[in-house]
Amino acid sequence: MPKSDSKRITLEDVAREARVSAQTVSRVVNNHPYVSADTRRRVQDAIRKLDYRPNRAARNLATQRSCMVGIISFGMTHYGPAQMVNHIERTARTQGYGVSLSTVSTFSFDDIRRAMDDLGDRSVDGVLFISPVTGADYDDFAHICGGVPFVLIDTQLGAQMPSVVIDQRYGSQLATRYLFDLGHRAISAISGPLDWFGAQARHQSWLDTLAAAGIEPGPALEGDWTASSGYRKTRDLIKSGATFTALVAGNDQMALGAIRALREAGRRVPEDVSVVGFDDIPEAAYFDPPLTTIRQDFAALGKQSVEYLMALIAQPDLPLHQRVLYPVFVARQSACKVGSDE
Amino acid sequence: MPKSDSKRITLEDVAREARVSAQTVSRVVNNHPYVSADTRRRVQDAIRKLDYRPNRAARNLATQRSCMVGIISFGMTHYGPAQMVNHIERTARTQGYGVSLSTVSTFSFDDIRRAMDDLGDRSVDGVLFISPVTGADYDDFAHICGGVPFVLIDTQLGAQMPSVVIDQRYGSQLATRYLFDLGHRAISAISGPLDWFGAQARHQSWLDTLAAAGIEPGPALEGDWTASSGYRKTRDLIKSGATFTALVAGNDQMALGAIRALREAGRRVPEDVSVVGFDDIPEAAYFDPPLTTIRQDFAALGKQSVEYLMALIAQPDLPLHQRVLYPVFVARQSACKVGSDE
DNA sequence: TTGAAATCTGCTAACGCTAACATAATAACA
DNA sequence: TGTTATTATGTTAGCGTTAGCAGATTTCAA
Repeated sequence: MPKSDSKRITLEDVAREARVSAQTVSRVVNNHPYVSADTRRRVQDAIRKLDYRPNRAARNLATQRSCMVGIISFGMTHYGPAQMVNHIERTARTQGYGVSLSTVSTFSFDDIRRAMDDLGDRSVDGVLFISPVTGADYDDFAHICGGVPFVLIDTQLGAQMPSVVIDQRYGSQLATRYLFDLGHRAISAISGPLDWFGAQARHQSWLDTLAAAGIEPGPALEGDWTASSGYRKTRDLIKSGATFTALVAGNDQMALGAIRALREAGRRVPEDVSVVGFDDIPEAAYFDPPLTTIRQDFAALGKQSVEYLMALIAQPDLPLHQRVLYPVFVARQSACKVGSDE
Repeated sequence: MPKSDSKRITLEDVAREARVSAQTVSRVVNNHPYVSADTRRRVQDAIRKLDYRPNRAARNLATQRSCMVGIISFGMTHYGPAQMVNHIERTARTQGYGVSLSTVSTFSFDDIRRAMDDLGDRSVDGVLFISPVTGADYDDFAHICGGVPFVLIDTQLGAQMPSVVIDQRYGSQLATRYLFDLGHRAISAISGPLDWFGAQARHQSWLDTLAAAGIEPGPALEGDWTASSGYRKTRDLIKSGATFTALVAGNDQMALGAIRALREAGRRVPEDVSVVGFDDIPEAAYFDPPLTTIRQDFAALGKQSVEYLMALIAQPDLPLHQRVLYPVFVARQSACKVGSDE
C-alpha cells in the first residue's frame, strides 16, 4: 500500500466531482443553510469518495481563528498539572477546540515568553497558564499574549487577573485547624517549593493559622513536591532534633515520604506523629495509614478555566475576574488525637 | 491598557517600516542567508518596534507544513501516558516542533478516527499514538492518518508497524522468574485491563513463564490500573479462598492497593506474601514496604518515538520498523524468600 | 400578475506568507 | 576587460479556504 497519496484533495477537486462550485462545497462542509438537500448529498458523496479533508491552515488563514487553545504548563510530572491538562483537553474538545501544549521548566518570565512564542503566536485563540510564576502582573501576561485572551490557573488569590484558583489558604487552614483541634500544639511542616504560589499560600496560611491560635509554628522545611524530598526533609527535621506531634506536608507525595522517614526513625503514624497531606491523589486512600488530606478538585479547575477562556474568546471585553474554588477536607487515618495510643 | 490591538501587524507593515520588500522581511524572519547585515538589523528593529509576530496559519499554508506533531493518547490519568506526553513535548520542542493533544476514552477505532479528525487533518506533520488499540493493522492507521507519518507507542511487540515499544514480556518474565527463584510456587496476579496490549503482554508472559517453570498459575483477576482496583481485586482473591505466597500486580498503583488488602486480611508483606509491581513510579520506593518493581523508561519511550517520527517526516520512505526498549528489574523490599520470617 | 421575500449557487477577492524566478550590484578570476 | 560566480533585493504567483456580494430560481402574498 502506498503510504502517501502524493496529491492532496482540495475543495476544488470535490467541487469538480460533485459538479458544483467550491463555495458550495465549503457551505456543505461548514453546515451552512441554503444548500438544497440534493446538492448537499451529492457533495457529501464526493467528499466521501475522494476522502477529502479540509486544510486547517487555509481555513485558519481565511477565518482568522484556529479553534485551538494553548496550554503553558510546568511539565506534567506533577499530579495536579497532568490532571488539569487532561480535563482541559476534554472540555475544550467538547466545545470544538483543540489543544496545543507547551511546557516550561523554570519560573523565569523569559521562559514563559519563549513558550508562548513556541505556541505559535496567533495560532491559538486563547491561552491557559498552569504556571505559578512570581513577579508578573496583568500587563506582562497581556503583552506576551499579544491580544490573545488568557486565563491563569492556580495563581495568586486576589490578583487582578483573569484566573481560576483554589483557595489554598482556606485549605491549609482546614488542615492546620484540624490538627489543632485534635490537641496538637507542636506542628511542623514540609512545604512545597515556595516559588510556587500554591505552596507559598499553603505555607503562609499554616503560619497564620497557628499565629491566630496563639502557638509557635514548629520548624519547617521546603521540599520539591516529590516523595523523595518529603522523605529527606523529614529526616532532616528529625535529625535536627525537632520535636513535633503533627506534620503538614505540602502534598500527598511528600506526605508519603514523610511517613516513611518517621517510621524509620521509630515514630509511629499517627500515634506518635499525625500527618496531613494535600491533593488527595487516588493512591492516598491506600497509603499506610490511609492519608488524611485536603482534596483539590483539579477536574473542576480545568473545566472552569476552559469555560472562562471560551467566554473571553467569544467576548473579549468581558470584565475580568477571578473564580475561586474551595478544597475539601478528607479525614482518614493518618492523623489522630495527640497522645492517642490505640 | 487596551487588551487587543485591533489591527494585526503583517510582513507588509514591517516591510514598509524598514523600507524593504516583504520578501526580505520573510528572509530575516527565517534566517535566510543573503541579507546584508545592515538590512537585517533594520528589519529586526522594525520587527521589535511593531511587535510583529508571524502568522502561523499563513506560513503553514504557504509551506505546506505545520511543524506540529499530534498525540493521540488515552487520557493522562495514568502515570505512563502522562510521562510520555511530557517527554514527547520536550523532545519535539527541541526539534522545533509543537505538540497538539487529543485524548480518547475508548478503544474503538471510530473514537481514534474522531480524535484524528479533531487533531485537524493536515494540520500536523506527524502523529504519535499512545493508544493500545486492539484489532487494527497498519493499513487502518495509515488510512485514518491520510498520508501523515505516524508512530505507535507501546503497542503489540512484533507487529509490522512503525513503533517504539517496551518488551513487556521480558519485563514480566523478570518479575515472575524472580519470585520463582525466591522459592515461590503459588503465584497469583492482578493484571491491568486486558484490552491494553501492555497488560495483555505482561499477563501472557506471566502465564508462559510459569508454564515454562512447570507450575500452575495461581488465580488471577483483572484490575483497571488504579490502586482502588488493586485493593478490591486482591480482597476478592483472598475472599475466594485463594492461597498464594506471591502476587504480581500489573502496575505499582495496583500493587499499593494489593498490599493494603493483604494487610487488612492479616497477611504480612513480604513475609507472608511477596508483591511485585510494574513501572517504578517515583513513589514506589516510599511505599511500605518499598516496592520491588519493573521499571519502565517512559522518558526514553517518548524521546525515541519523537526521534523516529521526525525521521519519518523528513524521509517518508524510510523502511518501517519497531524499536524495542527493555525494562529493568528494581529490587526493593516487597518480595522475599518464601517462608522468610525475618 | 406583480413585486417582495426567501432560498440556492457562483464569482471574485482576500487572508499572510513563502517559493521561484528575475534583477541588480558586487566580487573574483583569467 | 570581459566573463562568471556570489551576494543582495524585489516581483509575481500561488498555498486552500471563506466572506461578501451578485445573480438565479423559487415561494409567497397582495
